[in-house]
Amino acid sequence: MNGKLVTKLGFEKKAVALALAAATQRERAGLGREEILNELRAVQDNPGAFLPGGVYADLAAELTAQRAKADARRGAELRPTPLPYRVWGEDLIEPGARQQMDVAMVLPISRAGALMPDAHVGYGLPIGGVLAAEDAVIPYGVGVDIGCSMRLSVLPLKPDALGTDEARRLLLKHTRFGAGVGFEKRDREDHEVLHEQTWREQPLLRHLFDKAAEQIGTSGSGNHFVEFGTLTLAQPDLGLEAGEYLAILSHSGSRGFGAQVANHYTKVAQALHPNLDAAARKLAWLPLGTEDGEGYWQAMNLAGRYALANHELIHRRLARALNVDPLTTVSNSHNLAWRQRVGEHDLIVHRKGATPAERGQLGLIPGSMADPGFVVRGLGNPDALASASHGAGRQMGRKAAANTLAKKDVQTYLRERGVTLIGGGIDEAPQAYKRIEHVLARQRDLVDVVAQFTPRVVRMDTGSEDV
DNA sequence: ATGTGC
Repeated sequence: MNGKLVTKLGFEKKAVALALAAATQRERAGLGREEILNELRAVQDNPGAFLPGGVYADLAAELTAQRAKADARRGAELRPTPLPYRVWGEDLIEPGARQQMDVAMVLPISRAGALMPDAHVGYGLPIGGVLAAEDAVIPYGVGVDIGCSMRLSVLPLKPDALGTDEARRLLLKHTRFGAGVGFEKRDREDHEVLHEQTWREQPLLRHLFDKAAEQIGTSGSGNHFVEFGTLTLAQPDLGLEAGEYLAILSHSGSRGFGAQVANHYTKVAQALHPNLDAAARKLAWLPLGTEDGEGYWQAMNLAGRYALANHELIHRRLARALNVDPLTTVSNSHNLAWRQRVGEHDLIVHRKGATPAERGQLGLIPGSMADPGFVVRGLGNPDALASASHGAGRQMGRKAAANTLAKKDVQTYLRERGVTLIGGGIDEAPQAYKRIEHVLARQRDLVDVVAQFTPRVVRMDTGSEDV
């Protein structure tokens, strides 16, 4: 046996030496050249069968590794040009967000996408980005705050039934804000999501359970809020008569638990695609049907349910303190991936800061700490992959807001609208956001407005610089 | 967004 014959069979690099070593052993065992070449061909055809042991085990391992690498390279090949996608409210969207969406649309797994009118630059996929992929899920297509969501409770009370001071007292007593913040042990509440079997099905989830149990019912930081306000229904809907109601609106996510799931699986995804072009590196994906892909899918959905449970506990505490049961509730996740029919295909639709808006589906689109939010009903527009904006969207980054906006102007803005703010930072100033009326006007073919929520007493985390 | 590390 010689190297030439082995190379001719198609072995490369380290596999040549390993094939020769194995062939030498077989010659010593008395096999002829043709028999050995046939054995080598068999290893080539199905290296997996030779992995468990024997003369060809090392060769089989090397071939398997070489093929995995080649697959990763092939899978990482980007399209020469982005797939086409529709943009809503192009005049409201900075070029950087378009560029990020263009990168998403050259991924080999991408099939369709859309950009919502509140879009702005994010990490990986832009905020306001919707991306449909085939048989794969992108951790940063969902984002760090997996399951970030909205919830509205409409209470059987007139708006003036709750005074400002009492509203402040209730928010201070029953909500918790801040990075790393949990509920004190004696105030911790239980929720069925904490009893799911899922927590025991992955070491990562087992590890994160205690943190999740400690933080359930809390709100975190950044743009998260809990507020009392007035829900105005111009006509009967949501099973309610037209009129004004006291209501609770919250924006919250999956806290430290979801963040750690996101960070863990992003690292896994990037390790799976070592040759992915630098521009697309943050959009590294996990193939579904693999242990990693299914692991993320399971953890992501648990984080989604956990985030909704956070809202439920927040609303339950406040409604109990007021001694009422909500007349109705509306909620939706806006950072998550769903299995969804897109044309002829079953795809994975990522919404990173986008409201699901299937025909008839209710959703919540907040404005800002001092601007109205809206209950909307989806129109199921297929070009938007049945989505809408998740809010007004930033028109200014956090640093830019802190550098250019004056506290005094934010205070004036709040006073003019009769909004009382607890916490809140200059980086969350209403002026740092696009005008919600403009954003809604750009998506009339995505959602109908059902009702308006006007904030009155708002609690947020204390920002970099308080208002 | 998180709460600590390229």
